[in-house]
Amino acid sequence: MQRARGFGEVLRARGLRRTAQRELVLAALADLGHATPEDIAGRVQRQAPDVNLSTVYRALDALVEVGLVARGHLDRAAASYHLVEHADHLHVLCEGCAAMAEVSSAEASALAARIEELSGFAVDVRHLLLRGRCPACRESPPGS
Amino acid sequence: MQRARGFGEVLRARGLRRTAQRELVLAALADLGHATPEDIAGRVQRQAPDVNLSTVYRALDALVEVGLVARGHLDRAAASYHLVEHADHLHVLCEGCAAMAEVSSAEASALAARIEELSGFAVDVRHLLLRGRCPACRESPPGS
DNA sequence: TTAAGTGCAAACAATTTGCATGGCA
DNA sequence: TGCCATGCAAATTGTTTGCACTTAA
Repeated sequence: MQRARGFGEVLRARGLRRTAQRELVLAALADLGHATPEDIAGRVQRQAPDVNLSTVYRALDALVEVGLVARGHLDRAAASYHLVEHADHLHVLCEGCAAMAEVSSAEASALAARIEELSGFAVDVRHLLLRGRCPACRESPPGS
Repeated sequence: MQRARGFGEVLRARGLRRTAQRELVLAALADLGHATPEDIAGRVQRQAPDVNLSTVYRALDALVEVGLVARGHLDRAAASYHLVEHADHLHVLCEGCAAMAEVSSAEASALAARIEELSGFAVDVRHLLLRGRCPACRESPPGS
């Protein structure tokens, strides 16, 4: 359970370094849950105004590469990131109002098993983002 | 089963028009299965070189709006479109080599029902894009 | 006839990259 | 000390928009 220590090790194991910026990005993600690069940069810059947006992008790439962070895809123009340790549930995004629900990823394990049986593909359901409509928006269809 | 006729009607019902460009976009999608706007534009331009990329974007928006086409999200920088009538299966994209497998969307109906039960969200599993690793790529992990 | 659709070019927004400097190991 | 990481600015890439012209209904 020593996140901070494991963090440095995991990076070093791949020839990457532990830096203040990368820690700030992790802290921002822990704080925000899931967020876009810009959200993360904003949060980080409250503590370190000089951290550049491109550094956030590069930090996110590094953290995804070592497996500490996962990338989602909210819509065509906005990537979404979250901590892997925070990813024991899948997200359902409402296409009407952008509300987000969370469901245990265990619910999807049967589907994952079936897909593997049928296609041989290993699906990682821990980082799954589904789209749907929340109870309130179900009454007002998309093209109304 | 008269796709062409239904096409015009569906558009007209929303005050939209049937045009040669929109038909070409539909034909391109029927041909390509799933494709990015640029892929589609390339295909369309083989028959009608003057069709502009922005027209393809606008045609796709219109077709999504009337429910003939669905939008997916391959990665941060590329939307993916496909015909709804071609969408009775969900796609699994290999993160290693970009291979694509298809599985009947019926497999996901149990998950959708469970999510609705738990959260009240209606999930549309007909247009689901999952990520995983194909049999070949499972042997070579992401950050190797 | 007339509102919707198109082509073109310019505007935007998200992300990436080159390069010189700074800092972990 | 060497190599990775950062800041900055410029370059790319994907997508949208304003406008005058064309066309389906």
